[in-house]
Amino acid sequence: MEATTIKDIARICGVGVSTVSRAINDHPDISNETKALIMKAIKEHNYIPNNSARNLKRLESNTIAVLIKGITNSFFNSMLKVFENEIQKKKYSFLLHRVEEHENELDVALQLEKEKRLKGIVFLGGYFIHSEEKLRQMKVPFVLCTGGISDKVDKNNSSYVMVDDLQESYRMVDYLCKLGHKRIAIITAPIDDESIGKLRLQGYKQALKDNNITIDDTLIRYIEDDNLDTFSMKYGYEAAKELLESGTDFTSIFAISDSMAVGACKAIFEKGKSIPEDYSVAGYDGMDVTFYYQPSITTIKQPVSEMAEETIRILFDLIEGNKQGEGKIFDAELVVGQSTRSLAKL
Amino acid sequence: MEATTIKDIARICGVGVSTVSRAINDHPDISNETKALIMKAIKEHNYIPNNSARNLKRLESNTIAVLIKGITNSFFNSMLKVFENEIQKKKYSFLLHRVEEHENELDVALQLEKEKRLKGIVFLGGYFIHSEEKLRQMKVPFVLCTGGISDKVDKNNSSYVMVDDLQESYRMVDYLCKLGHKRIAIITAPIDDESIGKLRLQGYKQALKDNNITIDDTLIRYIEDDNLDTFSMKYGYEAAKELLESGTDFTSIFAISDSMAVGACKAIFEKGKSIPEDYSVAGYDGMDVTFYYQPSITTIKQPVSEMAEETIRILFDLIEGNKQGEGKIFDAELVVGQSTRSLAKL
DNA sequence: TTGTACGCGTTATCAT
DNA sequence: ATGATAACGCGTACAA
Repeated sequence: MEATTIKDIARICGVGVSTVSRAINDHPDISNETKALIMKAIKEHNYIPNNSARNLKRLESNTIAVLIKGITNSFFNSMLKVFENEIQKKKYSFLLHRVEEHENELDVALQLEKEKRLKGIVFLGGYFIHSEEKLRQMKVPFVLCTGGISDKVDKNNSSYVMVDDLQESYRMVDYLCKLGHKRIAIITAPIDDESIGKLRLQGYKQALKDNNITIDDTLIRYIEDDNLDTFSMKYGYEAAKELLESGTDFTSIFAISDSMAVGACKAIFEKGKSIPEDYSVAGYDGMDVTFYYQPSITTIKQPVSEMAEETIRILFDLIEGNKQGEGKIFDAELVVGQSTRSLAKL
Repeated sequence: MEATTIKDIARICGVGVSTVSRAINDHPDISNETKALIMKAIKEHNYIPNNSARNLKRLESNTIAVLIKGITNSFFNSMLKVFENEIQKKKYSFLLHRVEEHENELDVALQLEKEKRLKGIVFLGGYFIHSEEKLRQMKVPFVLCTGGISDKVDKNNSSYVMVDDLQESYRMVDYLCKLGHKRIAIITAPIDDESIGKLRLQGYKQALKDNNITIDDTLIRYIEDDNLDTFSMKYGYEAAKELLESGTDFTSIFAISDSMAVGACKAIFEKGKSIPEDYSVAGYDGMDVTFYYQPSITTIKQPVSEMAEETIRILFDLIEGNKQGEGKIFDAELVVGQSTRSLAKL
């Protein structure tokens, strides 16, 4: 049995297709009776309009797409809620689309823009490294939200909302230095990472330099294993284990994500050591788990909701033509937990 | 400037549209020269085929959609990876679509089926409660994966992969009983939950009964607060805090999700109590955090990868017409962590 | 090997 | 208020 179309409904009701269309789309110029008749037939025959045809015909749709790169982490989840609410408030509809790791988010966006007649796009996560020329193809407003942006991107011409990963990483490492730590290990992304991993590592190095501490490569730990998710607990666990067993000396670990920090803590506990007595541990992101872990973990907390709200605000400014493009860098907050201590106190 | 279409490319290259179409879709009957010429023009003019038009015209597409209900949790993430790989192996493409909490997943599926000419659907999470009649509208094969299924659903006619939440919950509570616990609290979903929350609560009650322990309502804890995600750490934390401050006596807590268990642990630690010395804590799901938490948390570990693989296997059996429909219930594994202890040992 | 013409299901325009 | 009809952009049967 073929799928029922608008024509079938029209034939069944003895009306024209345009009348059916009017009924479906709540157009004003249609009598209540015929509308009721049509809606009844639609229910009875389980008619579902074909979205592809609608999108093709419609000149525009009030849809905002959020493209999310990589695996959804709980970090993004809170943002998504804000997006959903804000977009709904504006009477727009919300389309979430996941971009695979190997896909080019810009190509996906370009394609979706045509397919769904998007009004705006939010790029969530990922590392933005596209050329000006390709960026210009985007005909609808878009905002980059969290995640690194390559220097190649003209920041004057695109809108973005983010924290300064280098600076915030610096803030944390500097804090550890000020606590008296001199041998600070970092658990970071594999060496070929060009994204936030690189920035956070740079912040680490800069902070050490500014505190007159020589950078020791044996304290910079990463794992080359494609099977391991870089920002996962397991990654942090394995890296910390290697670190502990390497024999190199250190008093604290800075993991560039909270999950990694959790894994690192476990590795320390398994060696029969204590936190923060034997080792201080710090994370990055400000996820829930840092609060609920025992001990709670010192971290860099990104103002997630505010960033999401600002992203939508900027996007709608762009859509409504009020502004030219705007970048906003949020300050993160260093939340001190029980996982770090001052060496001076001993 | 208007978006470039296939006609533009045809005109530019001085060929017919069908030739361009052939170039795009890798059809065999086209000379390499013209194809190269066309592809060059496509690059130069940034032509992107309109997917809506393609979907409309195409009679079929080799696409499998995974509909995921509610907020993505890390539980689903591991499954998604398996889905992605397996689907790719079969040379199908993979479409992830998130279903809002208030949406009807079946309606979404029906719509998507038309729009994208799907070959198969996986429903991930949520609670399946649809009538036979509505289910019959689904013209493509589908498999229900994890999450409760209402008794209303004819299990002989649909395919599903899941664990028996009631039985697994029973397993955990029975284990606690066998450890000598008699005052076992449960942190569960709000009372109106009709899904897994209900099943796990039933398992709890049944296990107590079978161990000749009277059910005490003061030990059944949930929080009525729409702002709190039911399965979150914060929910577990708040519930455990209320429990601890209620003055009711108990020796262990069973939280119906691992995240809740983590929150409960924190509440206990904040009262200056120890785990498992003062209280035993158990979770459910088998998420990473149970291993990395300190102490590691006893939990019910669902065989996530196996379930995902089986889901895809069944789906393709259905697609290829080999089978009629198949249900599979997986056994979960009780993973003993450091968070529970035998009372006898004291 | 290539081009022409039609139709996919819908909405918008223009009649009536 | 309603109906006929022309697009929307693409794929494909058919003709050349």
